[in-house]
Amino acid sequence: MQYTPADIEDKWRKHWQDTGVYRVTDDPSKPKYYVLDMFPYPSGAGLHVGHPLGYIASDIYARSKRMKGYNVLHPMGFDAFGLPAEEYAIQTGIHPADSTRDNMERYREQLGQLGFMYDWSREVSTCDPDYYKWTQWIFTQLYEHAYDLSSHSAISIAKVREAWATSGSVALQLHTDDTLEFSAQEWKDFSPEEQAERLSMVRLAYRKVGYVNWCDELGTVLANDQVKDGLSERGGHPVIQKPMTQWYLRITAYADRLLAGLETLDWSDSLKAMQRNWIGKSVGASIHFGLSGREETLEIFTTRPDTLYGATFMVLAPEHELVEELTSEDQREAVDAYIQQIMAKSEIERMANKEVTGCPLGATAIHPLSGEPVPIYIAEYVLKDYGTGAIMAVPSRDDRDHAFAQKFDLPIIEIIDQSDYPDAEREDKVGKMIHSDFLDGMSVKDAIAASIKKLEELGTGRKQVNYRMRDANFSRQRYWGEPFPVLYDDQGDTHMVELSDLPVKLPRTEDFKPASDKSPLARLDDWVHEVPGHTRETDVMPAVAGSSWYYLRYMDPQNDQAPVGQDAVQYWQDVDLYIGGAEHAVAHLLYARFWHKFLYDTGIVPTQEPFKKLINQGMIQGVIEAIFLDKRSDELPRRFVSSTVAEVEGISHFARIPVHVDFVSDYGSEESYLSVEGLKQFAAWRPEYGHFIVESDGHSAEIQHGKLVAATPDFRLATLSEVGKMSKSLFNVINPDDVISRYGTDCFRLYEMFLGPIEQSKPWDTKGIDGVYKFLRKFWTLFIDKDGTWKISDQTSRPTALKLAHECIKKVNEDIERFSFNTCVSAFMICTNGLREEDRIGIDVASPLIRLIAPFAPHLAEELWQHMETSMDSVHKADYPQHDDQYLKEQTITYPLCINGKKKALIELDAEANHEDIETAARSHEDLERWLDGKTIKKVIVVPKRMINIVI
RNA sequence: GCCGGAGUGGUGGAAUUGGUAGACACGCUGGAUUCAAAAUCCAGUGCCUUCGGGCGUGUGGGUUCGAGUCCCACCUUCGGUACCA
Repeated sequence: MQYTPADIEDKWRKHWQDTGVYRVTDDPSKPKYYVLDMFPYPSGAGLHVGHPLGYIASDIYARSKRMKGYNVLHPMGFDAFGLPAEEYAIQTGIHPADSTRDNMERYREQLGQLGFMYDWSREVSTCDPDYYKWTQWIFTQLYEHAYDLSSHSAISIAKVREAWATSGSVALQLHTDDTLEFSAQEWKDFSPEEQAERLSMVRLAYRKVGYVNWCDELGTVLANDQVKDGLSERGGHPVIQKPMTQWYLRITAYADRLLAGLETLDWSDSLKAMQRNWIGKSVGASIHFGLSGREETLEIFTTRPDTLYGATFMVLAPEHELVEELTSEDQREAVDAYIQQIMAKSEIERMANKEVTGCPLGATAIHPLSGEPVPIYIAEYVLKDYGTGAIMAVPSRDDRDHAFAQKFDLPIIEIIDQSDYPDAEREDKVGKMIHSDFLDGMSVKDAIAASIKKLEELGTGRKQVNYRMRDANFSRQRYWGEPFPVLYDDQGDTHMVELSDLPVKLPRTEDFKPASDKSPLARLDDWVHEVPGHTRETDVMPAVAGSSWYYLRYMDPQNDQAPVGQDAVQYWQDVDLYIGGAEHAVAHLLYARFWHKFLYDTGIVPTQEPFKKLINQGMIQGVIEAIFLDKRSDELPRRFVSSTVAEVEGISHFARIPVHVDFVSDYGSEESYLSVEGLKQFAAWRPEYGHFIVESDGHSAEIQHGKLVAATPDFRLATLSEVGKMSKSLFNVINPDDVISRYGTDCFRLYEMFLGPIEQSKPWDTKGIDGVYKFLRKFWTLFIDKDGTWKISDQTSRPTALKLAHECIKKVNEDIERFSFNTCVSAFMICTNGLREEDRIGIDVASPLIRLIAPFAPHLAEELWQHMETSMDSVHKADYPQHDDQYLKEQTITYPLCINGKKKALIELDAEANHEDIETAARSHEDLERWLDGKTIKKVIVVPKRMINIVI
C-alpha cells in the first residue's frame, strides 16, 4: 500500500476530535507546561503560509512535552478587533462583526487542517463581549490606580485620596509628569473638579491631548500605515497632525520594572536590547533656562549637563506649548509656515530627514550659569514627546546640533579637550573641560556631577531620570474595537462603568463610516445618551488592549466572575514558551508585560512576568509584484509602465501600484510579467482605471473597460518583484490549502520546518517540497510494503540499525530543545535512508521511531502506531523515546591531518587513541615529507577526537 | 535617522563550545527500468586547474597553530520606529 495522506489524515483528525485526545484539564498530578502562539488577526485573505511556521514549531514542541509527561496547555484564539475589518466594511458595506465571524470560521477550518493539538473549547476571541467585558474591567482598574514609587507598586485611588486628605501631596511619592504640591487643608478646599484634576495627574489611565493623523478630505483619522509621504494612501489627500483629547495609559510608571524584569527572562539578547532601547532610560539633568522679559522658564532635559557652557542656542519642538507665545512679530509668518510644513510629516519622516531644517523664533533664553542670551529655534529634529520637547543645543558635542549650527551660522564653543583620546568621537564622554568656568580641568564624569550640584544650589536645575518611552495612546476614533467603559456627566466629570454593568457592548450599526473627527460611535445618539444625565465615551480601544492579557484567559476561558480564576492561574502560572513574530518585539510584548505587572500588583496573577521563554519566528515573506503608474497626467487613458521604462523616464514621475500575485506569470522570478490574460484580470480587479495603456520594453497594449483594444504580438508587461511582507494589503498572500490538498498536512508541516531555522525569514517557495514528500513515502515503506503488509519482524534489529535509530533519537531530542526543527527533519531523512539498507527492522527500532516522529507528522505516526501491539490507543499518549548510549559506540575516529590549518589528509585511528598515539600517527604519515617541503615541524597540535594540526 | 536581525554552491540550508565548510534536500548531468513517458532506482555535482595543486562562507582589515564562527570598519537586505497586527 502506497503512502496516501488523503486516506489517513482526515480520519485521524476526526478520531482525535471525537475521542477528545487534546482536551486539557487543570491536573495537579502532572507538571504543567504552557505553550503559547501569538494569536492571529483573522484577515480576509485567510491564513497564509507564514502563520503556520510558528504554529507548527510550537505544536511540535507542545506535543513532545506532552509525550514527556507534562500537562500541556496549547490554546488558540483570535485577535479579532482591528482596522482592516473596518476598512473592508467601509469599502464593501459588510459589517465588521460579520466579516470577522466568517474569517474566524475560515481560520478555524484552516488551522484544523494543520493537525494542531489545540483544545478548541478554550478558544478566546477579543471581540467576544464575554472577553472584552474583562478588558474593559482591567481598564477601569487602571483608572482606579496610581503608581506608588516608594513601594514600587500600584496603589488604589481610594488610598491616594485618603492619604492626601490626611497629609497632603507629600504623603505619597506617586509617579506623575506634573508637580503636585498641596497641603491636606488645600486638598480639602479644592473643588471636586480641582481634586479630579490632581487625581488625573497620577491615574494609570488618564486623558490628555495627543496628535493624530488627520485627513480633512476623507474626514477621518488615519493609521500611520495608511499615510505615505504625508498623503493618505487611499486617494492621496493631505494629512496633518491634529491635536485631540485622548485616553493614555501610564506605562512610564512601570518603566523601571519593565527594564529590571528583562533580566529574569529567557529571551534573546537582541530582543531584550530592543526593549531596553525602547524604554530608553537615561540619567541627566532637568535645567530651567530663563526667558528674556518673561516670568516663566524654559525647561529642558539633557544627559550632558557638563556641556552647559557649550550651549549656544535652544531648540524647541514645533509643537512646544511656548512656541506661540515666544514667536516675535517679525518671525511669526516664517514660524507659522515652518510649523505647517512640519505638521504634515510623520515622526519617522522627521527623524529620517537628513536635511537640516529649522526656524528662529526671534526670542532669547538666558543661560542659567553665564547669564548670556541664547537664541531660540524650532526644528523638526526635536520631538515634542521626548523629554520636555526642548533642548539646549551644544554644537561642539552633538552631531545634529553641530549640523544645525553650521546651517544657521551659530557659534560653536569647544568645551572639552579630547587631545588625550585621539580616537574619541564628538559625542564620547571623555576629555577635560575647558572654557567652562568652574568646570575647567575636570573630567567629563566629574563635570556632570559638579554642574548638577551647582544647578541645584542655584535652584535652576536638578538631577533627573528620563525615559524615551512615552505613555501609551489608548484612544482610537474608530468603530471596530472595545468601547470604553466610561461615562461623562453634565459637568464633564469622568465615571467608570461598574462591573455589574459590564460589558459595555459595542452597539450594532450599519453606519460605521467615519463621523467627522469623532469615532463612528458618536453618531449613535441613543447609545451615547443611554444612561440618563451622562454621555458615553465614543472612542474605542486599540487592538493592543485585547492582546495584552489574552494568554491569561486561556487558563480559564469561561469564568464570568473574574478575568481568570485563582485556581486556574495558580496552576498554570505563566507562559513557559511563547512563539511569535519579531515584529511584535516592542509594542505587544511591552504592553502585555505592563498589564501583567499591574495585574500582579492588584493580586490577580501570582507572577511578575507573563512570558518566561520567547522564540521569535521569522517571517515567511511574499513577493510583492508591482507595475508603475504615470503620475504626470491623471487624464484617461492612464499609463502604466514596467519598472525599466519608469527608471528611464525618472522613477519620481511614477507611483508604484501593487498587482495581485494571482495575475502574475512567473511569480517571484526576475522575469515575472503580466500576460494579456493577467492584464484583463488586473483591469477587472481595479475597475477605477477603466481605460489605460501599458508599456514595457518593446511591448504595449491598450485596455478599455476590461477589454483588450490593442496589443503587440506576444504582449507582456514586466512586473517588478520584491521580497517583502506577506499581507492582504500587498495582495501577495499564499494560503496553505492548495499545498495541503496536494501533499497532505504531515508533509506541509515537515516542509515548513525543513525550510530553515524558524527565527529566519525567507520568501515562500515550494521548490523542495517533493524531497520531503519522498522522505515520507520512504519512511512509510520501512514499515508497510506495496501490498499493505506490516513488515516489522519480531526479531531484534542488527546493531547497525539500532545505531541509526539511536543516533536519530539523540539528535531529534537535542534539536527539539534548541528549537532547530529543520535539522530534526534532516535527521529523520538520514536515519530513513540508512534503514533502507537494512534487510530487517525489528520492533526495537520501529516503535521508538514512530513515537519520535509523532510530534512532527502526527497523522502518519498514528496510522503506523495502530499496527503495534500496545496498550496505548494513541501514539500521542505514548512516551517520547530516549536514546541509549550503548548503541552509539564508535570503534574508530577519522582525524583530519592539517598542515598550518589546511587539511591535507584523513587518518583513521582507534577511538581510544591517546594524545601521543595520535601525534605519532601524524608524524609517521607517508606523505609528510612532501608536505613539509624541506621545512621543519615547529609544533604539533592535537585535539583528541577532533583534529591534528602540524605547524611548520 | 535610530534600534535589532540576516548575508555560506545554481537554490533552501548544515556546521550546537574557535577545530574536516557545503550534512540533508531541491535542481542539474549521466545511467538503469520502459514501446514511450511519468514514477522509481543508481552514480556524479562548490569554483578554477598545467591534475602537482590553488581558491572559496557579502566587502576590506585584524586576533589565532587554526576563523563561516571572535574583534574593527563598511556594503546589501529585512523587521520595528509608538494608530497594520
